[in-house]
Amino acid sequence: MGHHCCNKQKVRRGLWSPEEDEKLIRYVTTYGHRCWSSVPKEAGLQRCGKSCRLRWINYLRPDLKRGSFSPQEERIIIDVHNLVGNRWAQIAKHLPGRTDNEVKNYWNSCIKKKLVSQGLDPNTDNNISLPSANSTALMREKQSCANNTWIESREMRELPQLLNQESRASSGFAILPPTPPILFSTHMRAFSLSETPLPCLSTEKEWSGNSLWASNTEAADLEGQRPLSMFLEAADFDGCNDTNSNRVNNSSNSESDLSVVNAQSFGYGYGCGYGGVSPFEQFDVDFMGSPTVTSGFSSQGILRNVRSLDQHLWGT
DNA sequence: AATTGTTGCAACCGCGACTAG
DNA sequence: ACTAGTCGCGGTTGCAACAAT
Repeated sequence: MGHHCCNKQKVRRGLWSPEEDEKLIRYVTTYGHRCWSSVPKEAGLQRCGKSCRLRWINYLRPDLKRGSFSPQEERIIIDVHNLVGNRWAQIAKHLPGRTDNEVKNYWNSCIKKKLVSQGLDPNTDNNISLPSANSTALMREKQSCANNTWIESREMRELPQLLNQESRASSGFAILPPTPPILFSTHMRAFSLSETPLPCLSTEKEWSGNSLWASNTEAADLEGQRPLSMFLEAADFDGCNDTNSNRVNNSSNSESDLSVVNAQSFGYGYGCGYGGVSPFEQFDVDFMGSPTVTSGFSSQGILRNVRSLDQHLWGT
């Protein structure tokens, strides 16, 4: 049937030439794209608006991250896919600079095969031979939430609980039981390979005006851009080995009893390491009043800090 | 070196949702 | 309430590059 926007005129199809790219970039960066259907005409392109939009979103946008996916990104894709299924746009929202198309292609070409070769069901990330009643319950839950707002409204609030409903032991990732203390922003969840649980998440306290937490929320609370704020006792970093051979134990950062680690990134983080990969390596970790340290922390160190924090704040 | 098979990814297609008139 | 235009999404296709024979 062809696109509504282009079946009247003759349009070019197939791969974009560098000249076409240049025209589109020049036009969009100058005038924006209020209406894609008018872009090709005004930009002097013999393409349909839809094709222009796709080319811009998937390839020409300046904020795109090129190159291969990191292990962290891969893990995020697997985990979010496990929750929402083939909703690539939703998954891509958790991966700044990645497009839904890219995520979809990566899933189909790499992750799917990898999971199958590991004996995992790519649809659930669970062991194929061990379907659980809870998985079925979760699937029903997912299906009943067909609209796109679900991930924002339900997943963010109830992600930990949903995760806990689904046994992931067979995939080697144990989901942690929810515990009272809070730590991370809504876009985060915490679980570990086989280690002691980290707290599950909620942001109520963090964003409720509690001065302790509010004092460290300078970054804009943008959708998907919430800062990760943690209060950790600096002393706990001493001697903390980082799995990526970086160490975050700078005693010069230990000026106060309670240092602030303000990790501002895209707001999706992992409470504990995946397969030995440091959990926060994707964040720029900035010790307040100190030079920025880009690094990660060991799972053990984070756990100790979290426990310490919990003790400090909640007496648990 | 030539042919065939495989892979990764850019682009297309069709549908549903949304919106303005 | 209805319609047409547009947008956004997920599934699919086509093809270039690479690997295997």
